[in-house]
Amino acid sequence: MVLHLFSMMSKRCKYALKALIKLGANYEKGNLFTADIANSENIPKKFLEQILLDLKNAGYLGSKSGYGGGYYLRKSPKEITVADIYRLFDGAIALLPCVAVQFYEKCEDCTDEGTCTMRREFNKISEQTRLVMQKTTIQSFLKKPK
Amino acid sequence: MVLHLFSMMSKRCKYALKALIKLGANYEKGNLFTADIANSENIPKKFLEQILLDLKNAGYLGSKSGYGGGYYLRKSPKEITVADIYRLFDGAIALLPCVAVQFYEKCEDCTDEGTCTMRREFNKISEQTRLVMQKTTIQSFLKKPK
DNA sequence: TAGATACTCTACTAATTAGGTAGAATTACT
DNA sequence: AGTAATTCTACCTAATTAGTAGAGTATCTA
Repeated sequence: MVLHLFSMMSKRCKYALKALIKLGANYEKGNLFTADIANSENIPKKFLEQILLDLKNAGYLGSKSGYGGGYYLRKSPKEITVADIYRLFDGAIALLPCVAVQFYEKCEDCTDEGTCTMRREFNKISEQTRLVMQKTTIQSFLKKPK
Repeated sequence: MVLHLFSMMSKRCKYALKALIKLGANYEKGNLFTADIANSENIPKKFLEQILLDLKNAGYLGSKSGYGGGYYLRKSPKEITVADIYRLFDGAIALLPCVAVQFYEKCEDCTDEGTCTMRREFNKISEQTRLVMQKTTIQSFLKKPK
């Protein structure tokens, strides 16, 4: 380690969430242009285009082409969790492949999963992260602070 | 996302923890050879050498060169947390740079941290992960299941 | 129906990181 | 002296990230 910030959310995922929050604030009030989201959120427009397309293909967004077009949220902000979006862009919510729920893979160096204490403890750790990410929704970001 | 496992612990970090657990089981009972740890944990020996050296330089291990040498744990297994080792090899325990405790960095696209709801919510998420990683120690891995 | 606007799709690229390998130097015991 | 083990530096390859570029398609307005 020299001095960097590994293992964080990718920018794709972060930008996706920011766009969803913006679109969530406009839920059931019409479309937003990619360009407007890009400007207000400081996201490179061509990069955002790809991300919005991914979100559309995954069913979160609808779109209209041409003049007066744009994107809109198809699901309620309450139904979209951070866990869903994270899994879509960044993959497993887990620190070891063998404790992932949606993207399970055996560890290459593991000889017995049943007795592996790495697996036991990291399952606990990843479980906590999953719980919080599952209960945090786009709606959570829209709430005013108390 | 095609189908990969991002954002997990690096192998460096995983191997470091496995080595610490092995050395922890031998705490205050003498040295272990790099070669023996590499064999029993299925870790490439030359790669493990670097990792053990990092752990030594960080103060977790002591070593003896030459015939009958090897590595031993300098701290109690109870005092070494997963959070410490993760930070040493993989950096920040946080999903956004702006919510990191030990490796804080401003997000480039952020205009006002005070009102940023991404920061507010991801701080909650990362806080949970940190808490669990801080209370999980090398000793936790050594305990038998109940 | 021409033109403007905005999404759609595919391909490419540069920088960084992960996960190692290689080999020489040093230390210490027998 | 020889052997066993750590120490240290340099290097390598493949994959991934964070974009950019540009052509194509759909849709509205004048």
